[in-house]
Amino acid sequence: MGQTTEPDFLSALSAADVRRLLAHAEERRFRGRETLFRQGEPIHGLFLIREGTVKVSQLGPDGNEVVMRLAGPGRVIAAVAAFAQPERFPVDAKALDNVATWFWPRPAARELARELPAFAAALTHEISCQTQGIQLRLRELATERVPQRLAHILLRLAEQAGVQDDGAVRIDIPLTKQDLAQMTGTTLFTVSRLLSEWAEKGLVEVGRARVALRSLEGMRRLAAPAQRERG
Amino acid sequence: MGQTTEPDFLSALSAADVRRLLAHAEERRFRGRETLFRQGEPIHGLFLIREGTVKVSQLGPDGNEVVMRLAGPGRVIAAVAAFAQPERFPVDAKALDNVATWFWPRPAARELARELPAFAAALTHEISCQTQGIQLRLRELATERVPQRLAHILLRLAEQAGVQDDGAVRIDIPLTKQDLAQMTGTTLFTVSRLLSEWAEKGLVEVGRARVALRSLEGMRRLAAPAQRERG
DNA sequence: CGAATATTTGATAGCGTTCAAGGTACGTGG
DNA sequence: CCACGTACCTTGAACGCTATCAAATATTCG
Repeated sequence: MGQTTEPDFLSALSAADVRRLLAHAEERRFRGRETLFRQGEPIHGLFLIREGTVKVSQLGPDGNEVVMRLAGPGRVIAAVAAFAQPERFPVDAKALDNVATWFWPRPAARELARELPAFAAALTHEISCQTQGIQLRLRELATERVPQRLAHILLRLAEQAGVQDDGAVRIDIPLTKQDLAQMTGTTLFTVSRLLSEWAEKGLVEVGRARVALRSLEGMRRLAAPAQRERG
Repeated sequence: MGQTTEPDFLSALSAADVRRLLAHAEERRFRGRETLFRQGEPIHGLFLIREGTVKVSQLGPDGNEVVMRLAGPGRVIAAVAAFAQPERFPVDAKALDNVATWFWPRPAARELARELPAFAAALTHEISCQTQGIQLRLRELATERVPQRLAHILLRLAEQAGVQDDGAVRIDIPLTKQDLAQMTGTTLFTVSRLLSEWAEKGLVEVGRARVALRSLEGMRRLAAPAQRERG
């Protein structure tokens, strides 16, 4: 989520560079609900997702949790690990389904970033896209109402992970109402209510940890800025 | 705001690198309310702020505006200009007071980033700090109530631009209630009401585009509590 | 001084959270 | 394969925070 459906991270690199990178990578797999790393832990390396989806969230002191982005195949997690600064993960990363990754321990990542400028450049690009995605979220959260925000989130998810399914676009990521709430900045109750309402109108289909958009048209109307009276 | 009061950008570089960089920089000055660049414009270069404060905000389609961060002396704006990607500014930058900057046209910045690895590294660091700051804001916006958020903002501003002033910490940036509202994710009315209330309790002093914290203690109490749950 | 900008305050309505109380799908072990 | 525990979901009711609108006031600056 957030960044506008970028091409696979590796596609920006030459075949030679890719070979070089993968030679130093270890494969790591995670099952749904497993943790890739926890907020506050020392940064030990970076991940490139090959399959599955990872929920990257930030935890608050009161135990609340806000999703920063969902990272799917071709996306990098903890890209900053390749550069100097942060000592510890500022966010939490959990697998939503079965996830396959390449992993580079931090020293190797640093080394490779120094030797392969294209790798460093691609990582920087990755980081800036994340920033933009989050800025967009911040603006939406600050200026839009819940229904509008939820509609935006769903449209973005459909673009990112939508699969055609019986005349609807199913979001191919298992997301609970709670997850959607943490992405939208609301409660699971409000999400449930809104989706029920939209389902009645035929705009969406919902199930347990499942959403499909039946009318992109209608969703876009809900996501559009609220109409103002003129006078 | 946002990033945790980082040291001056140039302090991470060697004297030789700094000399080299400044040799290619042009000085640019702006008066209060002047625009450094507009959202949507082609990115023409990057700025290092020497004096003054710049408001970096994102505009929405309905004309609403949300402040992403305030950048003061030692901070870089549009750091991405030194790297490949974005074609256009994703945000708007306006001077809040008189601002003095070094400016590097994009081609020069790219060239320098290639030649001076420490420069590229420092820019990357700058970008990651921004990201973290915005992530923090996003979490606060999603989970905290207006008073708590406003208190957080004020404390952060005090840390970033506070000057001792007659037993209070004055925030040395001209910020209207509107500005504060756009940082907090609320309306200028609510900001006005809250500050009036806090002023009566002796926690703050307010004036036209002026805020001073009289009790950091009290502000921290307002920023901390709320044992609510969500997530 | 006049114009533009910034602020205060009240009244009102409504969105969305909170709390409570079931209901429903899922997968795991017996 | 069934039963049971766990997670997930739905819906109602009520309240309170905050946006909204309106109008008057204050401050700054040219």
